Amino acid sequence: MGEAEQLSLGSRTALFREGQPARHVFTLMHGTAKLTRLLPDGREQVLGFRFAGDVIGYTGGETYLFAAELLTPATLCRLERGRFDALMRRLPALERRFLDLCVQELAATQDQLVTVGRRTAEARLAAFLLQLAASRRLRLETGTVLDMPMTRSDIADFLGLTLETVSRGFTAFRRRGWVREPSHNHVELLNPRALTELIEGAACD
Amino acid sequence: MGEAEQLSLGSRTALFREGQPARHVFTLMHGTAKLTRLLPDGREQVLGFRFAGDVIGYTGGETYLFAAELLTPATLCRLERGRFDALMRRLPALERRFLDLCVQELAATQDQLVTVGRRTAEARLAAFLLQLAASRRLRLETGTVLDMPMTRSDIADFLGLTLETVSRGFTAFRRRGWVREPSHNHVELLNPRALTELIEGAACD
DNA sequence: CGTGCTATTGAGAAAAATCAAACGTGGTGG
DNA sequence: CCACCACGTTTGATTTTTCTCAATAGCACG
Repeated sequence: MGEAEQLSLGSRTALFREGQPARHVFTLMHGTAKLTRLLPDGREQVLGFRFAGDVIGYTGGETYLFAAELLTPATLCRLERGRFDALMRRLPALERRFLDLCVQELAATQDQLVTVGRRTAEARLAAFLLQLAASRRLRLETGTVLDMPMTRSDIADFLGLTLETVSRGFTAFRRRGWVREPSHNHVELLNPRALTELIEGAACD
Repeated sequence: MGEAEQLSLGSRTALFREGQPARHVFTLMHGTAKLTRLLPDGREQVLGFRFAGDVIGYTGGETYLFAAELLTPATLCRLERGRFDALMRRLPALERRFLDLCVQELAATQDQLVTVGRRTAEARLAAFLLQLAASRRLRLETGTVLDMPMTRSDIADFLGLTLETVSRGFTAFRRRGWVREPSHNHVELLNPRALTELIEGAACD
């Protein structure tokens, strides 16, 4: 794909906003982004986070259905929508791949719906941390300490909570020795098992 | 598509369960179904409702990622997975159509995430009722009275609430004259505008 | 005409939000 | 280089929302 430009952008840059004409499809080469829906009163719902290797901004229609914002400095490939569509028409395998990708994203969003709709604050946070760990494993990154570039507020907007509740959750996990924060923007899961049990077994034991 | 069988099934029949091998793809010809994820403790999250014309049970992988259950007696077309895949391979247009469909479902699930994650109980209920009305409009059905075959408990499991909270919501809407329930399993939206405002403008006015 | 299910209503408890204050930390400019 | 400032975070007290538990009422079906 020699047709794509390469970009390097700073932290907190907006890739695009909800409702804008969908002019580009991006691939995140390095860095982290969040996808969000804005509410009329200014609050936002984070739909998900995206990491190195993820494709961002594919839409069936003419406009983006959500906003994308970088959480870290990042490098991306940017492909014009027209070229993307042409590529798609030319290569049925690509279309196939995007269908699979879309099914996967749908499943992930359904997971998130379960988490937000039916779990307690601490269980939501546990699910988020385990998700982070799993997505990192998928990217074959080594080491036990996770990058966590999102703020408490980002996490809260992802989990349908307030930032205070998220903060209290981290404090609780730290006190129980389930989690360690060796430095700003880094977490280590010391007891993933306990986090899993918090999610599955509703009660204590 | 002469390859599909036609089925007539009774209310509350399970089409398939979460985790089962995905042997069929269904098209709902008449009736209503709910798609659900089961939680370890027996509670469930409703992922969505499906109506006449909707395709149910397409999965990328080998197993269903959620369960599907009829809420009413229904007639369906059932196509074997192998035949479905063959059809897909033969007809690129079909693949294209399923990609669009998947993108749409993704957007709908993201909407639902916003509703469950960031709205009050009454706003969630309002969003649900307006969604019902919109989906009915898409199906070009006439009349102002909506079929609502789902129980309070189904609605609660969709909105991340309890059935009592849903019931109180209906009572409140009825008292305000926003909604009427002419008979069991039917609703009429007397003031859709008020419902919209409840969702958008957080406050009273 | 019961009987079982769904829905409503109420009272009290629990979870999370809100409001408020203080803390730490990294970055900036003097 | 240090002090200060802005921002994210933590923590606490209180309020609000929603859940839970419980009892009653309404309906459809047999």
